[in-house]
Amino acid sequence: MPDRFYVTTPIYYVNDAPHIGHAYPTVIADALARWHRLLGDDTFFLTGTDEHGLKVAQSAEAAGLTPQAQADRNAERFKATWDSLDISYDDFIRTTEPRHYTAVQQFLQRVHDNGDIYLGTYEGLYCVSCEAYYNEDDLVDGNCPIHKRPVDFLSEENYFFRLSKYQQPLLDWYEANPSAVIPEAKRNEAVGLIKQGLQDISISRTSISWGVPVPWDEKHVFYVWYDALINYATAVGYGDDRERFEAWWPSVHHVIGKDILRFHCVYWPAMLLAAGEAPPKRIAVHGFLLAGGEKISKSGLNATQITPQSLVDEIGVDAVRYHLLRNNPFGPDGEFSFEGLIARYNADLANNFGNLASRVATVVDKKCGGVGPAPRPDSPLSLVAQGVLADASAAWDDVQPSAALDATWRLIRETNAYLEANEPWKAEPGPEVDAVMGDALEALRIVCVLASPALPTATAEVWRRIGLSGLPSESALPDGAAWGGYPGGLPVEKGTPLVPRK
RNA sequence: GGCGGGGUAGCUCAGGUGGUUAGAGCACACGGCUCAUAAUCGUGGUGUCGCGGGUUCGAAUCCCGCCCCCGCUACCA
Repeated sequence: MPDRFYVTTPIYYVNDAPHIGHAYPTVIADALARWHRLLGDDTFFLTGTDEHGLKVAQSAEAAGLTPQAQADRNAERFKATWDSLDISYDDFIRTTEPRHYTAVQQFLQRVHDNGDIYLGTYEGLYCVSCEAYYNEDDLVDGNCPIHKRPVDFLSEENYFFRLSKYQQPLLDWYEANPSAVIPEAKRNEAVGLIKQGLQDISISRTSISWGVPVPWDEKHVFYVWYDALINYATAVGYGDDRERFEAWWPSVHHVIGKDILRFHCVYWPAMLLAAGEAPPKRIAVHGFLLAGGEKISKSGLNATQITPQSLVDEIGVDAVRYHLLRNNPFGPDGEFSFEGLIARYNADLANNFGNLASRVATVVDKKCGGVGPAPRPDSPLSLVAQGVLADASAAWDDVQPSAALDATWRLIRETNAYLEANEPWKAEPGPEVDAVMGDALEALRIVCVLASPALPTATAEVWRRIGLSGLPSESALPDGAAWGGYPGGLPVEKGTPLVPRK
């Protein structure tokens, strides 16, 4: 019985245009999904868009569109961006879909039935122009920070979720599941939030209508965040197909940014407990990509103008994916720059990976008649490959793609050094040269398998050029990366440089 | 203010249950090779391991104090 691996990205707010900050967790989740498919796990990969809420309604109005029409348009933009990045999602959920209304209503009805939702009063300082509440701290000279005009003290009838009741259960859950939230620094942050004391939270609004209606009181719609979180349950059949839901839940791995840590690491597990479901298996929290020290986001004059698609057009899908995965450790904030992208592309992809493929193909052509020989079982590279597989596996398991790729590239470097040490281009054709080149081809084959989650296109091409059929992604780990898989006797094609230097 | 994370080679970072000359990749310099995409291979660091004390035969690694950066959170017990 294979393991199940259900991985999610955040659902992106349709108000935004897709930028690098969206591509980052999406590529990571995609690579994780691809890695787990290699492992033979039953894998389900979800992404999507968050389409409710005041901001969507407002910007739609400003654009002269209905909220739904605007959401339709922007959801397509996300899909197009993900297509250009080879994102292998299994489902793209949109929170305006009927299946999601069903799931949200059932989920929250369940929480309501359990007595954890009650009617209360939300009071606050309200700006009519913004149609939003502010804290006193947010005000500038007592005025709305955006419109610079006085705010009104307003009270609104809201439904509240009894979050306070889950303080101890959450702490117990964190205690029992020490690696539920990774990296550890983020887990500490979540535990810290809980220990500071949890207050009940408002989960409905009557002042807007662009949302999921509260089933027991149609004057209200659910506040956008609580509807959004439930998407992860919707997509695997919550409220529709209990059997399917139970097949995937709770084997769910959320990949999120630190800005939504509170929602995912505090509110969401509590809501699940309140609904009688298990909290997520794992929540992996990454930092921000920064451009010149500033967060990459929709607003602001920074690398945002460089859209993921324009980068793909400029340098290729594999290069963008590789850079996002490899350049920064998962967890802390990291810098993103075009210069860094080019530098890494040249160093790792062109000079090492691409060039290794080229030199191997040429020597096989010249010294082995263009037919790839089999590796020898006792090659020194065999031990390297074994260590690399172990290290890469552990790193993917810890959601550390940069470490996983660093380990994988060790095999490339060692293979280059192995060729230098043996200088097959100087030797006469014969068993000795065949052995060396067989080893190099086998190393290349293993690299293709291990790097395929990051570089689906380039690894498939090398795979084909060294005469293998199918795709590297169709391998099954760990056997697929065990030494000796290259059969020998296959035609090896030279081809033009696969990853030309920039 | 509280909590958490961090301050290690020019850059990005590993290490950190104390123990031979502190590591990797990139960048840089020199040398080799010329199969390969001026790629590759080898060699090269007098780095105050943030600062000051302390424990120890011995500390980047443990303890105390301090400084700086980042995040969360609070303005109150």
